[in-house]
Amino acid sequence: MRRMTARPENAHQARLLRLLRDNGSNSRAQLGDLVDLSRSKLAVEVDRLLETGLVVADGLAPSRGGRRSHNIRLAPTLRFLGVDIGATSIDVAVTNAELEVLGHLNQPMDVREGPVAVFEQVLSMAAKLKASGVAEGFDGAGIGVPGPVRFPEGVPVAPPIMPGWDGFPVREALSQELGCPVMVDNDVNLMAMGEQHAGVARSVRDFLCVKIGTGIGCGIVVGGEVYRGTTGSAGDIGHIQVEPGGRACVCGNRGCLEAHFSGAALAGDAEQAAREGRSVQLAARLETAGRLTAEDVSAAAAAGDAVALELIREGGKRLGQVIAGLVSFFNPGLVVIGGGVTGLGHTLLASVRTQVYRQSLPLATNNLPIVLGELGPAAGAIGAARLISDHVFSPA
Amino acid sequence: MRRMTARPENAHQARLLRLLRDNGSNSRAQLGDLVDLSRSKLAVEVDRLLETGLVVADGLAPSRGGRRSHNIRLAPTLRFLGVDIGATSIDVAVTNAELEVLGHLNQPMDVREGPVAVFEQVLSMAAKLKASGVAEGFDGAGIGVPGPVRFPEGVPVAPPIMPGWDGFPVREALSQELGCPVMVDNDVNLMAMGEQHAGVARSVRDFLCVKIGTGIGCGIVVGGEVYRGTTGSAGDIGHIQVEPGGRACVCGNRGCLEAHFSGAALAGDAEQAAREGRSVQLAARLETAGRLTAEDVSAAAAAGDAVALELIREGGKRLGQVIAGLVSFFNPGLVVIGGGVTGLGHTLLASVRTQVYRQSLPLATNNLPIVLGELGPAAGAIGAARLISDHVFSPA
DNA sequence: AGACTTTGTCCTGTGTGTGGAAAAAGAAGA
DNA sequence: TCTTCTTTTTCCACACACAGGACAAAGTCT
Repeated sequence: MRRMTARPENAHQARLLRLLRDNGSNSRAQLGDLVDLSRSKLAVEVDRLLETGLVVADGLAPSRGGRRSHNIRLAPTLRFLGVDIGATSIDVAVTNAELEVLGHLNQPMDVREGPVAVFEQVLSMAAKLKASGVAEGFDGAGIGVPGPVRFPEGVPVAPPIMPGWDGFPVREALSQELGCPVMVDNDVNLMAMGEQHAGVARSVRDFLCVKIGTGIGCGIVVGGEVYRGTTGSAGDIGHIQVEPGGRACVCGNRGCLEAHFSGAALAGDAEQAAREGRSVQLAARLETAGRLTAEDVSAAAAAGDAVALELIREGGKRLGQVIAGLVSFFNPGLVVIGGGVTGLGHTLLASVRTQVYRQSLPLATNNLPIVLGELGPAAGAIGAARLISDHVFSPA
Repeated sequence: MRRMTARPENAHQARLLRLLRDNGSNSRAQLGDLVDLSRSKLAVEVDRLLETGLVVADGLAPSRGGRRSHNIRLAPTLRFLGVDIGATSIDVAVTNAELEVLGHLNQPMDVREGPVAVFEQVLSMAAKLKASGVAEGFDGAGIGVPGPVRFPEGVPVAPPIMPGWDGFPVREALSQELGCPVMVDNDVNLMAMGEQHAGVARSVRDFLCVKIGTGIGCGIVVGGEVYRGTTGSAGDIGHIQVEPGGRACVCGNRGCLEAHFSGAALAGDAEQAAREGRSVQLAARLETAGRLTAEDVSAAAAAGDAVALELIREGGKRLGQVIAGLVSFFNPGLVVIGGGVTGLGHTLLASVRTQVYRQSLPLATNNLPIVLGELGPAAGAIGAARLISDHVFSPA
C-alpha cells in the first residue's frame, strides 16, 4: 500500500516541520517567536503546510494575555518505522511524527542468516505492528545495520560480521517493499541520533556515543550532524589496538579492543572463568544454560560475584584507554556509553571514567560528562525514525 | 595606519570573493558558470564589488568562441599577514589576496619568552616586510600559536608549553596594534588549512594533518572545515598513551606519544646514543654543537647513520600506532604529515605507512593516501592568511 | 463596560530577481 | 572583405515575494 506523503516545498517549511517534531504541538504565535519570519510569511507557509496535510489544526492554545492562538501539530496519522538490526536481534518500532514510540517489538535473530531472511522477519514484525493497530501505513522507514554503510546509496559495505550483506541494496529493496522512503545507516550512528533527539545528548553539538554490543562501535556527532567518514566506516573503534601482541582477533590482528572487551569477549572470558572454577555463580549458570552471555556476567556482577566484577573492571579499563585517546583527539562535549551491556552499568562507567580522567589532559576532561545512554534498547529504533524524519522533513 | 577594508554585503558577494581568491583572475562569464545566479543578478553583485574596491577590472579574457569577456580580480593592493608562532621560531609571511606569498621571514625565538616579547618581535618582522616594499598596510592578519585556543575570542587557553600565554588577549591586542581584523588559531589547524588551500589536501573534504614539531598535534578537517572541539583542544594527540608504563612525560603521565617521539624526544634519544658511543656520526656532531636537535638526526639519517635511521623507524612505528587508531576512528580521506621534521621524510613515512596499513581495517585504509606536506615551513603562515581571508571575505 | 494586549488577516508598496530582446564584440567561413 | 553564427553584456519589463501597517477578532484585567 503506497502512501504518497507530501514533502515540504522549501527550507522554511522544513524548519517548521522539524520544530513541530521536536517541540510537539505548538501555536502559530509561538512558532513566530522561534523562526525569524514576518507574520505574513509565516502564515502563508503554515497555510500551505495545512493544505498538504502534513500539519493539522489542533485547537486553541491558552491565552498569553490576549487573543488565544491556534495550535497546529504534525498530522497525527503520520507514522515512521524504526528498525535496528543488531548482530543477534532485531528491534522494530513504530513512532508518530513526534518520534514517540507507539509500538515496539524485539526478536532474536542472527544477522548472519543474510539480508533476505532478516528483512522477511522485519517485514513480518512491521506487519504485526500494523495489525496491532498502531499504524495503517508508513511514511518513512529508517534502518540500522551493524556495519559500515555507503550512506548516500543505503548499501552496506564490507561488513565483517555480516557475510552476504556486502552490496545488498537495502534502501532500494525495502523502499519497494514498504512503499515509502527508506534511509539506511550504521546502528551506532542511529543510537547517537536517538540519544541526541530524546536522550542524554539533547543540546550537545559535539559528542561521542560508544555502543558495546557483540562488537564495539562509536557514533561521532560533529556540530549536531553525524559524521560518517570518507567510506562510511568512521567510528569503527573495535579494532584499535589496546594490547600489543594481545589476543588474536577475528580481523586477523592481535590485541584489538573488541578481542579483549565486547559482548562476545566478555562471555568467552566468563565461560573460561567458570570452567576453571574461579566463580561458583558463573559455573552454576553455565551448567544450566550451556553457555554464558554478557547478560549473565552482568547479573553475576549485580549479585556481587567477584570474578564478574573484575572482568567488567578490566574491560572498562581497556575501553577507557581507547576512549581517553579519542577524547584527547576529538575533545567532545559528552561521551555516551550504551548498547546491550548497559546492564554492566555503573561498575563499567566508574572504570571508564577513572581511566579517561587519568589519561586525558585536563582541558579536554574538565566538564566532560561520561554517562550511560538514557533510552536503552529503543535508542537505535528512535534514531532510525529520526533519520528518516530528517529526510522526509526536508525539501524534495 | 588603519585601513578600512570593505566587506562583502551578502553571501553571494562572499562566494564570489572566495572564488576569485581560489581561482585567481577570472572572467565574468566564467564566474557565471560557477555560481548559479542569473546573469543580471551576477552583474549587479560584481558591479557592487567593483564599487567597494575589493575587486578591480583586469583586462579582457581570451575569447571562448564569441565576444571576449571582461576579467576581474581581487584588488592587487590587498595584503594579508600570516604569522606562525612555533615553540622555537616565528614565521611571518605577507600574501596578496590570492594568498600567494610575497615575502617571508623566519626568526628563531622561544615562545616561553611570553606574549609581549613575542609580539614585539612579530611586529618588527611585519614592519621589516613592509619596509621591503611588499605591503603598505594589512587588510587582515591570521595568527597561529602552538597550543589550544578559544577560537571565537582568539585567546590561548591553558597552553602547556606556553606559560604566561594563558588568557592573553591575542586577537584584541594585535588587532589594535595592526589596525586590521585578526583571527587566532592553533598552529596545527592553520597548517591543515594551508595544505588544504595550496597543498596536498586540495579537494579533500575530510582529512587529518599531523604536525611533528617540538610536540605533536593533529589538525582535523571535517567537510572542508577545521574542527576545533568543544574547548578548542581537539587534535591534541601528543599525550595519547602508546606505551603503558612508558617514559615519564611533562604532562605527568607515562608513555605519552610525545615522550617517545617528537622533536624534543628525538633529540634526547640521539644525545643518549651519542654519549653511549653507539653512533660515531651523532657523537661527532654532539661534540661540535654541544647538543643535538631533530635536524641533526635527520642529517645523520640522510648520511646513512644506522642509529639515526633506527630512531626514526622506531618513532614512526609509535606514531603509526596512534595514527592507525585515528584512521579507524575518523576514516579520513587523506593523512598529511608535516612539521619541522619533514626532513625525516620518507624513512618516517614508510614506517608510519607500514604500521597504519597493518593495523587499520581495509575499508578505512583502501585508497587512503598518507603523504608528506607540500608547503614545508610556509604551510602555517599560508593557513593563517587563509583563516583571516575567510573572515574578511564573509559578510560583516 | 472600557482599556489594553495578543493574534490573525488583509492589503499595498517596495524591492528583488528572472528571462527575453537587443546590442556589442568577436570567430569562422564564403 | 563580407556574412553568419557565437558569446557576452546591457537594458527592460514583468512577476513575485516579502515586509510592515492597518484593522478586525478574541481575550484579559480593572
